[in-house]
Amino acid sequence: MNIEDLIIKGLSTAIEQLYSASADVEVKIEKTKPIFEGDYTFVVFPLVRRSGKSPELTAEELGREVIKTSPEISHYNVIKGFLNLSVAPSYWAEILHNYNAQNNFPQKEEKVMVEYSSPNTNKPLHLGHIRNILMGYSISEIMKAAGYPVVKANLINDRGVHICKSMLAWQRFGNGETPESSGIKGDHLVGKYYVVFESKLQEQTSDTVALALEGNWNCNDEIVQKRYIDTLEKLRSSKDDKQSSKYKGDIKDLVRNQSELMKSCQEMLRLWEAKDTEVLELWSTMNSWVYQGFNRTYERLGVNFDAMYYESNTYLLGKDIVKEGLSSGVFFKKEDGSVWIDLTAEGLDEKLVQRGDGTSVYITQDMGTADLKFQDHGIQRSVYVVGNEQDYHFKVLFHIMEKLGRSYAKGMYHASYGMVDLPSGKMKSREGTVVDADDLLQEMYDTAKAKTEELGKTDGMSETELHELYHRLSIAALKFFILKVDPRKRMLFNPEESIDFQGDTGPFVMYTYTRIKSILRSANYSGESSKTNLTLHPTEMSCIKVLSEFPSVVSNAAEEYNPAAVCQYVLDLAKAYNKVYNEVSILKETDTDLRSMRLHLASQTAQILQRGLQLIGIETVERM
RNA sequence: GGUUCCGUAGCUCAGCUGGAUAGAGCAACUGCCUUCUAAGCAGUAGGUCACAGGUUCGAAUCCUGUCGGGGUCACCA
Repeated sequence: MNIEDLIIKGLSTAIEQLYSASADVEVKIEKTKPIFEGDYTFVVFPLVRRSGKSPELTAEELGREVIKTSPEISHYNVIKGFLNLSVAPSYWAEILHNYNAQNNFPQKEEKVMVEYSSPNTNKPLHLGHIRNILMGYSISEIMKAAGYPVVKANLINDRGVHICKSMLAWQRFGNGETPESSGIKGDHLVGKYYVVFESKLQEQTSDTVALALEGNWNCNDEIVQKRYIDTLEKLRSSKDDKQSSKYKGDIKDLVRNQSELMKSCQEMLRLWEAKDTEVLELWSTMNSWVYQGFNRTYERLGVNFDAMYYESNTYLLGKDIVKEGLSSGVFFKKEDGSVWIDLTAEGLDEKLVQRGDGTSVYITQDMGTADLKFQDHGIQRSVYVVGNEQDYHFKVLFHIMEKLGRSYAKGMYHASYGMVDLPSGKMKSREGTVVDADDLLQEMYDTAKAKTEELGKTDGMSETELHELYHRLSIAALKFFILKVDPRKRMLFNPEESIDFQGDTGPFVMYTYTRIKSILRSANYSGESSKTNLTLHPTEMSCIKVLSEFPSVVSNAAEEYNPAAVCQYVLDLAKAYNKVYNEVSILKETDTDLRSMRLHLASQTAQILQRGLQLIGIETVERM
């Protein structure tokens, strides 16, 4: 039993004894604030009604009692209604003595899938993807540490009009360029042709769009023409900027969709769906370039996957579920043949689940893929790491699966996270303000190299060792910077200012680790444990306290899908140990018992730092 | 407009299942390397927790409203 539970138990017993108020008061303790004396605090206000005495008296009485029943508490003090309890110094020594940093959680039955990354194959990865990837990987590692069997999954969007855009542009303007011939990383090469497509389209249509916005456009297609006129009217009568820019966008799309380029693109998609050999061949060639590129980025980021899903395989799924839902009455059909679900009772709207022409929409696939995932891997829980722009979509999806009676529906969870903003606002690919993942990684690497050389502590390290060091430092700085902020919140990233290597950063935690390792090497430490009847320095006691919190931090982080909690913890531990480092010496200690106790503390701390960092995807180094 | 998330130090962020005098880091200033790695430690300065009400012994935290910002409300994905 850990120290907090012990204290709670002691308090409960004491409360029972004094006031026979057993179950109706929940006994909660919290960490005592540093400005007051003590380790844990019990707030007695809720108890005052039972005791019939003033808060001070109640706290006093309870303090006296608890000290009798709980040997691990040595003394207490009362300030107003706060009972501050101090853990006996000898007890900290005992906790350290029994501490095992390699203890694991018992393996759980419930199998979990974490889906993350899920890129489109028409563009290289950018900073927004990085937040997703880092979160998904870290959540997976945290859940594993908490005892869950985890399947890391990547659902790749490898089909659709947007993919055909790159293909068509390459076909027409590529002159057979390949990653090999150009030396351009595959995903970037494909991304280049996506941009080519967009600019050619812009070229071909800008005049017509301008005319159309003035009301001077005639389309041969009657239906399109009608929609154009309708939208034009709405545009003219719209009152605010937001609305009118939406209608302007609609008109632009109408015009663009009639362009030769877009029509060819649609045609290419039709051929793809009809399994045209030539198109399929181009498609698989260009996708393979993208995967080569993505894999290099994934590898550099140190992430991986256990299961790959491709939308080219899953995009037709879900139609059976639509039928099923229709016959069970969960869905209903409108006159035009489109299929809907009514979620107004849940406070949502009616939602389309299949188009009038019988083709799928996004959510149709998602329903099918949900079934597939559960069938494939026998999972009980499915976590989707997807940005908060899709909050509504997942709310709907989960309601649907629930209504369809899927047993796994309650195990579906959307790990939603905020967008990454630049000082100028949102990243926009149109305006070229996206921060490219590979560029960013390279900049981080260069910064890590420069900082390390500036400090000049790497004498005797080989080229490969140095490279590995710069790599790990850069990844640590980036991961920590991104993961330490609460996932729900949007975060600001300033590419002008390089990410810090000092203060609350990944390298700082790594540094604490390497200093410990340096001591352990000098002392030839070989794992001896510590005795219990020793006088600990106050900094050592606080460090042990932090160590004792590791298991609850991991299980909370897993429960909340929150890597930031681990970042915060690992910082606390590093800070706590740095204080020890500054206050007490190990190598100069002549008392052998004290020396081994300190070595044991150092070693346990290093191991927990390493494990904690590993949960956020950061690898330690022995020297830096 | 409906709905949803957010607003804490100059900047980036903790704290939010209600508890004491709201914490870190960066930036600024001051100390500490003949002493286990100074990517460190100690200290100074910096706040009407957006605003207004309410619930409570007690509110940054819960409720309501206002203001400000983002998302979303597609037969797009």
